[in-house]
Amino acid sequence: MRIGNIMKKNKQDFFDKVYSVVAKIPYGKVTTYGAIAEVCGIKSAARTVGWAINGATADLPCHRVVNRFGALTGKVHFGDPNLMEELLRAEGVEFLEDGCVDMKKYFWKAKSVNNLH
DNA sequence: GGTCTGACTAAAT
DNA sequence: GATTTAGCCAGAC
Repeated sequence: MRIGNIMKKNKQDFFDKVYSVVAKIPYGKVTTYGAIAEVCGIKSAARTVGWAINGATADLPCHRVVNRFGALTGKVHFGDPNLMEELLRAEGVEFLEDGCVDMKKYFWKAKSVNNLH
């Protein structure tokens, strides 16, 4: 039996997982699109993660999601280009000279969606 | 309803 | 080593 119904659900699950992971990013920490995608089961879907967050509710700390360099690529979507950085600074996140988050100190990697509290 | 685009990333050329 | 291609998903045109 080759099943054909299972696939359908995974897609929606991806978005759902993205929201779950982002919502659980610890205070003062940041993670990357790729990391989220990987936890959601599709490592290469980093792009889709960004898309998902784009349509996410304001409840999600999307300012804690940066690209793999720690650059605030999504800041333009916060209304004010400076808002994202200010939010992170307010949480104690430090920035490098390049304007990127200090990933060595503040990068947080989700283990798995199910294991998340 | 086919094509393009996007808050990305890695591999291939 | 810089540029291009490929992969992912959903929405806009």
